Amino acid sequence: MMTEDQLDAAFAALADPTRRAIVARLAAGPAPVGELAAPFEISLPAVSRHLKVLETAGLITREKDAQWRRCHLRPQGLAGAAEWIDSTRRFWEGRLDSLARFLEGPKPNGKETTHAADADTGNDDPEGGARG
Amino acid sequence: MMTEDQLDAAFAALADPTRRAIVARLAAGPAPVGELAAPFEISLPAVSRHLKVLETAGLITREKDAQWRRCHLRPQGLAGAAEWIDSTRRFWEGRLDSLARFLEGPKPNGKETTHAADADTGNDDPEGGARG
DNA sequence: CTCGTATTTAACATATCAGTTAAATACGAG
DNA sequence: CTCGTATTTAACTGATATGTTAAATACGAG
Repeated sequence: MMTEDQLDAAFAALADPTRRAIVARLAAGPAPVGELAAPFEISLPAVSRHLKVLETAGLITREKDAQWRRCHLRPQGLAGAAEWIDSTRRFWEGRLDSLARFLEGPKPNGKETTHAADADTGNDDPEGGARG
Repeated sequence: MMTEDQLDAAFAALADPTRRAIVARLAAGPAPVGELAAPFEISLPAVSRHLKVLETAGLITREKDAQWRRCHLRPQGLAGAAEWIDSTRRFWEGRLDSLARFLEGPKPNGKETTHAADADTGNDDPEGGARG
């Protein structure tokens, strides 16, 4: 099980598009820092720091090979983040009583504020329950 | 499909433990702001801001009900983040197939192998990189 | 209108983040 | 040792995030 701090670090690491690109690239196989940095316009020290963040977050490992540092994806790190999301989604889907109520009496109102223009799971929670 | 910006926002939102706790709680059913804030020691305005971050990230919606704002989980938001991670993991696992192929029929290349005897997925990247 | 409750906005302090350039370190080659 | 390549650390800067308190807004009730 992942600690809260590890989740903080993993999600924060994935919140940056450069780091996600690095992770995605590493999913195709290990690579040294210079190769990872090539696609980006930022400086090498900046990439180096991103890698440190990813390593600290447990998303990659670095192996020393002469003057190169070969970076590897660490799938367990991704798994930890994925597991948090999935368990939350499972919890949500487990709310069957809400679904049942929805099927029995579809909501008669329609006042959402921002998003929700595209609800495909039809879970607008018509009655709202589960208090306390 | 989620845009890069949406992924940035979703992961950044999930990087905060207070926000994750709110999301987890909302997975059990909708709740007004005051109720969501109760478990935390931070001020109400701070919670309000967390909710705004979650809403902007597409992870929750807010429905107006008299002077209350009932918050709902928006599972599609979580799904977007989960999908990015899962597709990356799938990509990684797909890579293992090519490793298997490589091990079955190695090419007569005279290249030295660093430490191929290495554990787990011993990745020498037989197919070359996806450069450019 | 005025009051009380629920929630947001404003204004501000502080901490962390991502990027930069310059210098330092690590290592193989000569 | 000295040089060239690969990468990190140091020092600094501007942008962003989080929290606080005080004031503003929204709404139902009298």
